Amino acid sequence: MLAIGRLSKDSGVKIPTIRYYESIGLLPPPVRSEGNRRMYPPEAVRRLRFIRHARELGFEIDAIRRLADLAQDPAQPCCEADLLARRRLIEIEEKISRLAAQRDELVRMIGDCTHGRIEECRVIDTLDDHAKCLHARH
Amino acid sequence: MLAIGRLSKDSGVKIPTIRYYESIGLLPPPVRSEGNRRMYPPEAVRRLRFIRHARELGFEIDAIRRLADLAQDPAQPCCEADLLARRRLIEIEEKISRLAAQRDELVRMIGDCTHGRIEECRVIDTLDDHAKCLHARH
DNA sequence: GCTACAATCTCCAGTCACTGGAGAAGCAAG
DNA sequence: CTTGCTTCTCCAGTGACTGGAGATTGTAGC
Repeated sequence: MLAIGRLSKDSGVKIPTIRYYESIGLLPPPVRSEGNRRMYPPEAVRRLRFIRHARELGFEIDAIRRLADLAQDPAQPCCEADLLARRRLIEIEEKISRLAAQRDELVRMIGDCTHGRIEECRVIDTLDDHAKCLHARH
Repeated sequence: MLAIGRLSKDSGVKIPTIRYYESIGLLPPPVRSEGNRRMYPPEAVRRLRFIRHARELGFEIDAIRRLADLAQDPAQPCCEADLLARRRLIEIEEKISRLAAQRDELVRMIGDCTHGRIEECRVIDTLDDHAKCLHARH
């Protein structure tokens, strides 16, 4: 049985975050010691690492809840996990293309900047008039 | 003088958002009509469009506050605006590379997936064991 | 046993940039 | 004068934490 500090170190998840995950039902409430401290079984480390890894890939808590449930049940078909992953992938690709459009626009603004006064500043000027900007998705 | 609904339509910023911008001091409080309605001068449209455009490029409110102040004062040097834009550009590039790493990882997970049972699911399996994943920044 | 000090507890407020609902009041047209 | 639209203020919720206050509990050394 591990105390929360130990679990935190072993899993790489901060203590308040572990308590938060418990409060939203993502991590099952552990047993308590006599003095009311949370005492975790060793499997908790794995569960938390799973969660952390999924968070690092940008999955939302709800998706992770599903993914973690599926991981518990090895006989289930894997199509739902697959779907969740594909959905996340699409999200990522949309985000990247939005960011790429922003980047292109900023590069153009900065590149054009004459480093003089505001009145001739391309950065301010472009912000001021959307028409002066590539109508890219941003 | 424009009522808030008109300003909202002309600027493309929602009514509650306009009120929010006023509450945080990003948009100066307009005069009020006898019946306590906000009445905006025509310049408000431009200011709000400026803000909206900057938000679309992902600038934070604090940065926009500075940018909008600079735009008011055309005699100022443009280096600060330039710096703010460069900073945002760096942020974007970091975000893109983080997302690209996530994307690569997900593509690998999904591609490997045999579409069978969870026990052999590469998606779940990879989440379960970080060591099985490219140690890319994600 | 006593004293530090570390670890943990609960509760609550704050982050960021909105968003939307409730309930009241004002305003224009028919 | 009524109907319906717009606007008003206030407040709570979003997602996923994060951190502080103040109280307890546990542990190590003396």
